[in-house]
Amino acid sequence: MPERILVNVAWPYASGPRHLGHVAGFGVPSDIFARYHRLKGSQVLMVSGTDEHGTPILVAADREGSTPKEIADRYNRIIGDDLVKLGLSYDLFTRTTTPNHYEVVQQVFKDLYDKGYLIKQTTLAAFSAATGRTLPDRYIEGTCPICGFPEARGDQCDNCGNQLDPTDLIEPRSRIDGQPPVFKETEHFFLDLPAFGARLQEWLATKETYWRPNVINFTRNLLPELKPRPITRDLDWGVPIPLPGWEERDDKRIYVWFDAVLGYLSASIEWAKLRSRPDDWKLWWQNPAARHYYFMGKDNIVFHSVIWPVILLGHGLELPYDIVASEFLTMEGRKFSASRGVAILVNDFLSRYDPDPLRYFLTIAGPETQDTDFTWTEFVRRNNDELVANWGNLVNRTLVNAHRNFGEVPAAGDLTDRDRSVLDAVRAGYASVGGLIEQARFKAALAEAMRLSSIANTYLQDEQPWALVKTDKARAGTVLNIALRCVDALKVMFTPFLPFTSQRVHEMLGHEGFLAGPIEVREVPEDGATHRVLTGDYESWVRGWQAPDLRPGQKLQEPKALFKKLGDEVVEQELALMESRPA
RNA sequence: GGCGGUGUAGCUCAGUGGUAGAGCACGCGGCUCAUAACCGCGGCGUCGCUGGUUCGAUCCCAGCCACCGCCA
Repeated sequence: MPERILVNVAWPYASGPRHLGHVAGFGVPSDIFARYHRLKGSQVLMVSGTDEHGTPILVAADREGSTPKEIADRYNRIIGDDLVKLGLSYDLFTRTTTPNHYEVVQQVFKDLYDKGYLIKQTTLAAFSAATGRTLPDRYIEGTCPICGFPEARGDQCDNCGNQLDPTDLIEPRSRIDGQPPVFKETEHFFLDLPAFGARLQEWLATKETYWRPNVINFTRNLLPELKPRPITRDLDWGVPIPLPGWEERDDKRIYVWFDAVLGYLSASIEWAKLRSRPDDWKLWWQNPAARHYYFMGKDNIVFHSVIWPVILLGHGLELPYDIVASEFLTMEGRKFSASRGVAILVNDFLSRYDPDPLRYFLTIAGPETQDTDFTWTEFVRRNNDELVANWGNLVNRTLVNAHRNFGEVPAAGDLTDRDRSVLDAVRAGYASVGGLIEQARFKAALAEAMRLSSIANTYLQDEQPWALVKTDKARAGTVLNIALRCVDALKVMFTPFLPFTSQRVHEMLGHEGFLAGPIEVREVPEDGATHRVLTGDYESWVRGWQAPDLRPGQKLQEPKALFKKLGDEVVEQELALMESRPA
């Protein structure tokens, strides 16, 4: 019975283009996981989309005099293009501004309300004088009442470190327009997190053994201090509150975090509708045998390990099986941090370099368990000395020799112990690489595949088929047959990590069909409008997490290099380019 | 300020209560089908800092520092 795997990928926020850190955190790891499971024959559903509500998008819209929808439309398109170019194989990548999403969010809100899990409370809050919208604490600044620092924030003074309330500040002002905020009473709904404390505790106890330490420890410490969490805001951009007396109001909306996490569910429902099997989402969401994996950066842990599980418990859906949170990727030693406005953007990177080398770097040197740094020097080195020199070279030398001397897969004669042992060693990778991927240890998994590639290189070196061709062509054929089968086997193992080049190896070996095919971009009509989604016909792709059948006599294609060797000038050029960009 | 994570060779990471390992990088020699690999040899680290426990700590404990994140 194939496993049912739900891959829920954090929703990128549509307020700007995404940089390498974003796709290193949620993108590449989730795609490796999903591609592996599809190869293995699991029933995979991988969903995500752009997160398009909330204050930052409103602020961006005000700043440039456009509407929040225009901002969201623009970045939904740009981010979607990035993800396609990177080869992220979502079953559905959609957005939070669709009618389907609104409907699902409102249904769940209403359900939680009806069950008594939402508490109404009145609080004193800051509002923008100009727009009447909620002004989050971090958007307020003023003079610190304790140390006199003139640029203290509404939540904390960065000078003396004391925690503050926005009402403490002397001469408070909005960081958006400089105007003093208005403080007034406002009524909101809060999600009753404490009501679920015991059930969370119980659930978490079953996760101690396999969650990453950053996730489990962080979550464990949150539980004793659970407080009701506001679920609505004073805004006019977001999902309306589906209750009588509230639904019509222009100044109250559901808080963006609540609608964003519900995207996993709404996207699954949308996917099922698009397949004309509207109930198929339940095969994952209402199935205790299905395993739900969530992929995100570490800033998102609390939402996935506490708040979202509470919503799931309250509404009655399956809880996460694993929460895979990455650390952070810095760029060039923080000299060019996102907070300073300069980062390496995905679309910019992919306009000059291929996606697989980037996927390779972000996996082998990415922030899996600790913060790591992207440098151009390291990227060039890893590309040249590891990707090109090891795996790229193995494919190239094997295919060049086989194609030149045989033009097809040569037949194997009697196998020596050495022949058998290299084949066995490489094929053992299906267990070792696969096992590591299942544990979300992608860095170790890729290193293991590289180690096996290296074993095959050593085999070729020892057997020297290029010399045997002149003295014993039959034996040369046997050696190349073994080498080609190693390449064919490794190609499958590399597919989750390096889909584009694995597909090329697949074709050069004379195979047909898609091991890793195109991702489809589609305009979906809904209620008279359309929105763009990413999807794909992955069920038609070649499957099998096992050694493929490579028949003697199969015609080989003229081999071409898989990866480009990068010159040292790349480093200088890219650094100069980064310097030239205004912060 | 509270909480969590991280801090081990140039880079990325393993690891163990008995004075540290891997891959890549670097130096030398051999070989050459390949965008050169492979083989052999070689250097490389006060395992963040300071104390404590211990016969002995990089690994246990305490405090501190740095970086990242969350919360307030």
